[in-house]
Amino acid sequence: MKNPPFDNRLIITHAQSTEAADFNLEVTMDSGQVFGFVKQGGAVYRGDIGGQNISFYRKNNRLFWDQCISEKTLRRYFDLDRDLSPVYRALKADPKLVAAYNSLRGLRLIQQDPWQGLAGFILSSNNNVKRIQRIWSAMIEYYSTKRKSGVMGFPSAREIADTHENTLRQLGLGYRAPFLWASSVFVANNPQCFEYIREESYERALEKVLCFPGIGPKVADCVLLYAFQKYEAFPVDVWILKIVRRLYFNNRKVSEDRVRSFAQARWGEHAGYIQQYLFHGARTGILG
DNA sequence: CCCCAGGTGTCAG
DNA sequence: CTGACACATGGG
Repeated sequence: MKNPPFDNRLIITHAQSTEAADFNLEVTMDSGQVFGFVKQGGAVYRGDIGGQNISFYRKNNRLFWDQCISEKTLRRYFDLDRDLSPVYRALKADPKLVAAYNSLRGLRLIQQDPWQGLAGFILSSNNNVKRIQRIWSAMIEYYSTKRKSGVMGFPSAREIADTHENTLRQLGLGYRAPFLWASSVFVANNPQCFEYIREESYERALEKVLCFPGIGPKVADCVLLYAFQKYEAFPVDVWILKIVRRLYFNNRKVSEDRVRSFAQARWGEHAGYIQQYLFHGARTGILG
């Protein structure tokens, strides 16, 4: 069992803090959105935001972190300035979802780095969160030691493109190695492609993301939701398929496409947020 | 040996 | 459009 690539320093020095009342950090970090954070002792998390190593925790309705990152960056990363009352209204209006509101209130969608989101969810296909996190850590460890700066952080598209596909296999990616490697080459050679995706509509952005190797409809929706803030996106994985079938289709057999259209018609621009509550609710058994 | 995990690519009807 | 199967790897 390998150690996490970050040290086990528990004390945050020169901590900054910001108001974070309607925010459940624990649930947000544990809801399968990001794979690069290590939970240290207590409720302190350590990882990488905006290319900076950072530790943070939440206490007394405030979010505390060490000195490397601006308040603005952090509030943006955790989507802290979003008014969640429309989402809450939708949850409370549906008897089948009230339990998710009661247990998960404060769960927010993280606005993660485009490349890291793309890479993370290529890794996620037919995989489990534990192993995704292990692969993520192994990649940080391997590529960081190759850096002259020695900074610990997830490799850029360029750094991966400059290595061989077999490097990724040795880090445990399995059959996803050629997918991630080819994607890294494309991103490294087309650094502007993320701007296009960000500025386009959900539908057009979806077409673009689907062109990446190893990215199908489900992963594409994850990328659009978590890395590009396309809140109509509604990723349908095995958990979502199961819970939506049970709650809204009387357990009838339904395709992923139908589930997605159903959700987008029902929740519109909040479908992505509702999906996160559904996903975590289904995984933890809160929704029955 | 089996099945499953935040699925995708491919090929057959 | 839907259905089957292979694909790496680790855990139960």
